[in-house]
Amino acid sequence: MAAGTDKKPSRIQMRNRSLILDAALDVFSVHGFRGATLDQIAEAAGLSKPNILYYFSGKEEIHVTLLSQLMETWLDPLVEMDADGDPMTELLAYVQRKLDMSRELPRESRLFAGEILQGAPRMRPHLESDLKPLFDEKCAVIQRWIEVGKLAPVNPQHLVFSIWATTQHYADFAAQIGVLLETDEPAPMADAFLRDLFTKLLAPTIP
Amino acid sequence: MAAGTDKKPSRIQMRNRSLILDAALDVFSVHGFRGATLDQIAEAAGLSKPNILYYFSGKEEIHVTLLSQLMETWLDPLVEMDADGDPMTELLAYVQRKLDMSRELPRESRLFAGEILQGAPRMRPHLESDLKPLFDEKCAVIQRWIEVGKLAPVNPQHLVFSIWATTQHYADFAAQIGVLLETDEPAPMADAFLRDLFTKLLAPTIP
DNA sequence: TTGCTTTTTGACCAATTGGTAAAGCCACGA
DNA sequence: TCGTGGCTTTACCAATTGGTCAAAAAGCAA
Repeated sequence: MAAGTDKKPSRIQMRNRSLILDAALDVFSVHGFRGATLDQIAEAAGLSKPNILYYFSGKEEIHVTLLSQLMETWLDPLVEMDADGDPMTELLAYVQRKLDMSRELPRESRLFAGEILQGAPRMRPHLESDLKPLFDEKCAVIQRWIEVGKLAPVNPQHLVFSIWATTQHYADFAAQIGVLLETDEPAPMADAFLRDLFTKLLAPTIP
Repeated sequence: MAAGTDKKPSRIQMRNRSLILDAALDVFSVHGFRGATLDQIAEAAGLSKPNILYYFSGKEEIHVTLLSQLMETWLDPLVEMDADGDPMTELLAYVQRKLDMSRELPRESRLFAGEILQGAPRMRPHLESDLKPLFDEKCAVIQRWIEVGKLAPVNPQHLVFSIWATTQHYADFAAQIGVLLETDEPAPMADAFLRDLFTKLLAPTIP
């Protein structure tokens, strides 16, 4: 039986599929889709190339699977932002979660960045169907928070962009940061800086 | 005579080399080094592949040439930040220059981002010899501005990171932004937002 | 053990890749 | 007119690439 059919996957299938996906994440996140080779993935996974193709129909399916799985993880911190919570607390917690994710899942961050950098050829549908509605909803929430006077008036869309940019920067540009910072613990520094940055931006002036 | 020797380049050499570099920028900025092919570059340049290799010794030399040229352009806005100017004015002007560059040279921004994303395999020497000293010098300038009370106390290094992240984001993640913003003129919005962001961060509280 | 399915592999393939060699083209000065 | 030197192309190559196939090996239930 081919591994692609929709039977319940065996234990060995589970193990090998996740071995392959983990190896592919290593390779794709560094070289991008075109730059990655099945041989690299096979070697990183400790499996033969035909064996890889026994579990996935081709290079593209591996990449797409990876991106699909990533999308959930990636949106989760924003999903958790609670419209009924305290605005400033919620937004700062969101920043912190994104920052934590940059540190815990740098490969995923780079995979995502690389895909967007290339024009999102394989991810655009996901962006439109999953990210866009969530983005619009949360921007509306932020807008309401502003109108109620709980936040300083800022453009919600560009606020979210700036949160993404500043937090993901620590994963995506790690190579550059590694050259510029001799001290190898930018973690608490970055935390404090970004908290300060967004606190000052968002603190309402008239209480 | 081979085109690589150090004679003064002819008019046709100038033209073809810049044709090639422009085409290569198109291709490398989208696909990265490994994902780009000489055939793509050749077609984009309107030249034959062997003709490309008449002007450059190989794929790698094209890429390296591109990165070297980019480095100057890339550092320029930071070089212009004047230690003797008004701190807030200088920093906001730096942000604006970086933002302008994101809009005028998005391919270069993506080429740079892609190279860093891959661990800066070909650019690390440039980062260490060119960027690092400049970065340290300008961070020291900012630190002095803070100590004189002209700026609020923030970590200069992470301040610079946040400026890079927020400005380059508009070029590097343009595909994502294009999906999320139906209005296709984020330009003035982004300008105003970032000016607000960094003004609030940096305004000294005790005048 | 037997018999069946699932998993793995070695051999192979056509297409693409970066790169080369040599011959041809094209001014342009003598 | 003929060279001569820079420029361009045609033909080609070895290595790598994504992918196939049939057969072997490994599980595993009876």
